[in-house]
Amino acid sequence: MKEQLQTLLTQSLEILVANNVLTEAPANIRIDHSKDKTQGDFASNIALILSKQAQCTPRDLAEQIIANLPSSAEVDKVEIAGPGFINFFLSQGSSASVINQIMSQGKTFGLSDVGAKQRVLLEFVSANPTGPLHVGHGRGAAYGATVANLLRAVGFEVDNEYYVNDAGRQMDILATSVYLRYVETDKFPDNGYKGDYIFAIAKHIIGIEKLDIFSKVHADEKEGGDKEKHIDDLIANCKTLLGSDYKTVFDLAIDRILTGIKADLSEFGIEYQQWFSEQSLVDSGLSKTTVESLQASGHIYEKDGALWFKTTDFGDDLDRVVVRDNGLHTYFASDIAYHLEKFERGYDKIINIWGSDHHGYMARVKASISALGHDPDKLEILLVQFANLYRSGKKVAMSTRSGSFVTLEELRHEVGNDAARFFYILRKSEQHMDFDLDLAKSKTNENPIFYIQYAHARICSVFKQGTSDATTVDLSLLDNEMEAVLIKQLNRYKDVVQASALNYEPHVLAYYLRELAGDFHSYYNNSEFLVEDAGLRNARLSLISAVQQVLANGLNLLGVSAPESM
RNA sequence: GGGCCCGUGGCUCAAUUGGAUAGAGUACUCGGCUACGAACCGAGCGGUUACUGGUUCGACUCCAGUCGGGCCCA
Repeated sequence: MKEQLQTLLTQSLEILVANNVLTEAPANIRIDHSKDKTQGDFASNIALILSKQAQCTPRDLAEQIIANLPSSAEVDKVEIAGPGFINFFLSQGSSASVINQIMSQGKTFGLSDVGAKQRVLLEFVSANPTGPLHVGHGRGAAYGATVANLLRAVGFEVDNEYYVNDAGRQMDILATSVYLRYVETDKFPDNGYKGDYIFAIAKHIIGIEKLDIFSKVHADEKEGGDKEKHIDDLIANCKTLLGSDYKTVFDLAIDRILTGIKADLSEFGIEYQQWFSEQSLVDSGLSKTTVESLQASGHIYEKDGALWFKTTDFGDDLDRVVVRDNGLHTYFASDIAYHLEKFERGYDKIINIWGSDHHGYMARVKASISALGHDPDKLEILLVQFANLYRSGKKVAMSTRSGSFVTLEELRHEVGNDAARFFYILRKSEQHMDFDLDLAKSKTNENPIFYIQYAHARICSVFKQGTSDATTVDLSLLDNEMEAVLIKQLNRYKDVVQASALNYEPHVLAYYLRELAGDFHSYYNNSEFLVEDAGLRNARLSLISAVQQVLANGLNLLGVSAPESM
């Protein structure tokens, strides 16, 4: 419909150009859904935009545009309002035809192909496998999964990917922590992982010697020493004393944790196409060859025995180390190789969803992409702010290292997957968010997710009492004010999905569904559906059936169920 | 000290990306179940959009500065 109005306006503008009122007609004309029904169904600000060019007031120009507008059966009337907006009032039949579309398209209603099958690589969560996912990761998980759903809905081909940081020092700290819990010594490093899940993993170790790895180590922090040196010594001892058994412990630890993370995400309704291992970059030598190619192109210099990547040439504020003086590649070196690898896989668009604490990495990653001869604009980095958890009005503190945190699994079990998914995406991603556990848990009218699901369940309930018995339905009988509001909302859905997807803003869809559910509840309380008059009854049932379908489609995109009863 | 994000009714948040009278929920006050689910609906109350200037037909939105909060780096 928007396109038709654009065509009408373009034709009018071309006439005005021919009459020298305007010098040229713009290529794209914006049409918006009116926010208020007194302003019709659609509105255009075109007269305000072009008034300067036409050298007259916006209202005068709007009048000339309307005067030259070709007539259309779909449009009832056109009005000028406010400073010069042109409001279009559609005919009832034209608006209501969306109901037939919804009925015939069913689950596919709202899908579009603006993405033109472009391939997108979407990386999200990618939490270090040093412990179970906690509620902080949950926001990135829900957000990423929903963005993926939305992009697919508008015609992109999306691969979800999890980057597994399974190489490096943190993994050694994890393995050593697990081993110490297996040994059941009283001593435990300040910098070790202290969570209960470490004990659980240690229980699965069988037949490995229980050795004392505390000989000749630097003092720990609690003894007045350096906790970093202390744990590095423990790791070194652990490796030499255990020999090949070290790898057994190491692999067991990461395997248990990764398996847990995968199960957790899967239960949360999130599927990944790829799990990409950092270690594989080291094993394949890509991490090394990437640094070499940067070296060859003159972006690397040596200082204090380390190799530095001159990222400042590409807008970063400091140069970054890629190979330490001890010869080890930094995680940043792996990151460069990883992104190079991503680009070489031939995606049209690469999206990273990061926690806001990683914003400092943006410049250096983009720098490395430029240095390696790729277009940094092909990579979009979306930042998600942290979620603060509140219970009984008090903030819940969290830290992975200390082991005091609420896991995603606990949250899901406490509030349910639907409420968790919905709450996470209800706020704009760059907004700081307060996650109120008590509110998410409440099964009362305070909880917005139940409000939407209830609307769906109510409609299902109506259809248990009676169904439409007509082959053709006279939609022109839907002529009261509430019906007009609902029909208008249904007409918006497809555009809402598009805007929500293209701007990576799932909350836009969530708010729309809240509105649609609200309009339905008003309608429900105001009108009876199962009336005696068969024509009216069938028309109304068609309308609420269409609402039911759109609610289900929208909730599905958000990863939330649309229950038939609750 | 530098960088990124944020600041909207008492509280939690929207605002079609620069548009028309800044909207919802919650809280509070009233009213509505012998109709298909009251987990609902209707009405009222509540605002100098942190502050000050600038850009223009028009600013919560863009620019500059100030104040305040979060995070990263040093």
